[in-house]
Amino acid sequence: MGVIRKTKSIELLLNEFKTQKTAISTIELIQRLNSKLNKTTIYRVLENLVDDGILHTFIGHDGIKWYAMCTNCTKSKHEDLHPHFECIECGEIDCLKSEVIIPKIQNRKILSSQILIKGMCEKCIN
Amino acid sequence: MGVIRKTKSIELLLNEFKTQKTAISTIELIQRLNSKLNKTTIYRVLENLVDDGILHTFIGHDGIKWYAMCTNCTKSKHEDLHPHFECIECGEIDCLKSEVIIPKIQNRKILSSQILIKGMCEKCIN
DNA sequence: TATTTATTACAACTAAGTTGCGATAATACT
DNA sequence: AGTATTATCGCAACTTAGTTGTAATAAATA
Repeated sequence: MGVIRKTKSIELLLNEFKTQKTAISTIELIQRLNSKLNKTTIYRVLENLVDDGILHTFIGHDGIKWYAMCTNCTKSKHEDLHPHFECIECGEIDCLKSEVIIPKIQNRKILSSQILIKGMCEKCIN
Repeated sequence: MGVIRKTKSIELLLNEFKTQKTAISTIELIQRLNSKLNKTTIYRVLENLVDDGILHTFIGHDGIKWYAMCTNCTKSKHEDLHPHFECIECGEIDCLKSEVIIPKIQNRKILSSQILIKGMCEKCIN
């Protein structure tokens, strides 16, 4: 449905993404904001922000949902089809600028792709 | 821990993957075998078969676990790092032979990747 | 300020997956 | 073959992520 009214919940949630550039999981957000927001609210606001092209969502390696800021999305089109990078050491996930080329496949129509790369991030590699 | 004894449960589960070449989700397997096997057994046997390099597992777009036969894996090394293709029409997921090249990223060490391509499969495109 | 209705909190629920443990059955041993 | 060992299984109870219904609250509008 998207965001219609400016509320404290939206402000609080967006603030988390402004102070942290990497992706944040729903459970992390619920833990951080548990004294201020109900988890149902968090789930619903996140969904609204995705509908508005402000956040994008993807599934981490363990099957839980993550959210991150969009850079070039609009309400009608999500452009954030970039790969995500998950550090096996610190667990942080961030968005990669670099595009991954999906080769065409005979007799199939490719519509989108989810790419999760696992490895060691800059901080943890040393 | 891997498989040590040959049991009816293992036979029943492997039989599902012999008669169907595409991936199967845990919930699908639980539904199919619910009169013959307990869900705990299914979860545990699947895990053992992954440890033995017989099956490989990955997360579908909705965050649930899928399993498919390995082609070139051993107990010590899983080689099945190929992309998976999920049809948005029929929901079927299969393994793709074609490799997707992940470009090197500065200051990061890439260890593995999960690639889920969504689109229309051969059957559903027509 | 009053009215409208989007948004929120709460409780109760669902669905996927896990854990502990006694019972069962595959394999090894004599 | 009969028995002992222990991997495996089934059951119940639990955990965890996420959803639904609804009454109360609070933005936006008139």
